[in-house]
Amino acid sequence: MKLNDDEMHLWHAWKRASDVVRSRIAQDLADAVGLSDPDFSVLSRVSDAGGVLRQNELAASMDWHRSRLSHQLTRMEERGLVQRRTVPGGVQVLITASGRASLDAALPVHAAAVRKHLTNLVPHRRLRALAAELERIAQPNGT
Amino acid sequence: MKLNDDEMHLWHAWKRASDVVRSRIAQDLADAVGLSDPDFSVLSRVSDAGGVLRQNELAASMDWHRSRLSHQLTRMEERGLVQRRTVPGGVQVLITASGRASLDAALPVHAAAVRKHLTNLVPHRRLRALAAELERIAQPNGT
DNA sequence: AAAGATTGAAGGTTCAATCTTA
DNA sequence: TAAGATTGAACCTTCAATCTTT
Repeated sequence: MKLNDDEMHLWHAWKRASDVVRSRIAQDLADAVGLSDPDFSVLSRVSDAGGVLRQNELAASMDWHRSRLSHQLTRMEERGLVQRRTVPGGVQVLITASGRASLDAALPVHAAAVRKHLTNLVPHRRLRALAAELERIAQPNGT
Repeated sequence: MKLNDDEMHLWHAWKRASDVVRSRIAQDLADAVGLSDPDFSVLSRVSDAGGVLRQNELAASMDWHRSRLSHQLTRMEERGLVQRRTVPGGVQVLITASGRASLDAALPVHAAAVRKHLTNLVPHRRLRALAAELERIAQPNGT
C-alpha cells in the first residue's frame, strides 16, 4: 500500500529523468529548427513511409488517438509542413517541400541532442541492456 | 551525426517507456480520484511541507517555472483543492480540507500504480542500480 | 532595480460528441 | 452499421509581457 525506499527512489529518479531528457531534447530541436517533438515525429514517420501515408496508419504507427493526430495535422498544415488529401477510404498525409526541408535540418540536430542528453550518458556496454530493460517496462498491457 | 543501431534502439525504447509509464499512472490516478499528475504533485509537496508553503518555494522544489505554477494553482483554487494567501514577500499556498481528502484518496492509488506500471516490472535486485543509472542521466546541466 | 507573481497567447493532449463515408 | 476523421471544451506547458512589492 506504500512504496518502500527503493521503489520510491526509483520512482523519483524515473520521473525526473523522463522529464529532463524529454525537455532538453525538445528544447534543442525547437531552438535550432522550430519544430516541436510531435512535429518531428510526424515528419519522420511520413518521410520514412516515402513521403505519403494514410492518416489512419500514421496514427496507428505512432500509437496516437485519431483526434490527437487530427489536431496536430491541422496545425502542421497551417504552417505548410504537410498536406492532406482525401482518398477513397480515408485521408492521405503528404510531406511538403517545406516539411522535408525542416526535417532535413532537424535530423542532425535531433541525433546530436539524443546523444548529448541520453546515449552519451550511458556507458557503451550498458546501451543494449538498458534498452532491453526499458522494453520490458513498456511491454505489458497493464490495464 | 547519425545514431548507430544501439543508440537508436535505446532512444526508441526510452521514448516509449517514458510515455507509457507516465500515461498509465496518470490514467489510474485520474480514473480513481479525478486528480491529474500536476494536481497530485502540488498536493503532495504542500502536504509534505505541513499544509502550507510559499509559492516561490513550491515552484523551486518542483523545478517549475513561476507561470506554470501560477496557472496550475489558479485551476486548483477554482476546484477548491488549495487556497492562496498574500503574505509579506510573496504568496502562501494552503491545502484545503477538500484538497487533503483528495490527496488521502490518491496516495494508495498512486503507490499501487507506480508498483504496477514501474517498480514491479524491474527485478528487485535491479531497483537501486536502475535508479542510479537514471540519476546519472538526469544529472548534467547539458545546456 | 530586483524578486515574486500574474496574464494572454499559442501549442499540445484528452475526452466526448459529431460528421462522413465505405 | 462501423471505421475514419473532425470538432469543441477542458486542461496543461511555455514564452513574453506585465504588474506588484520590496
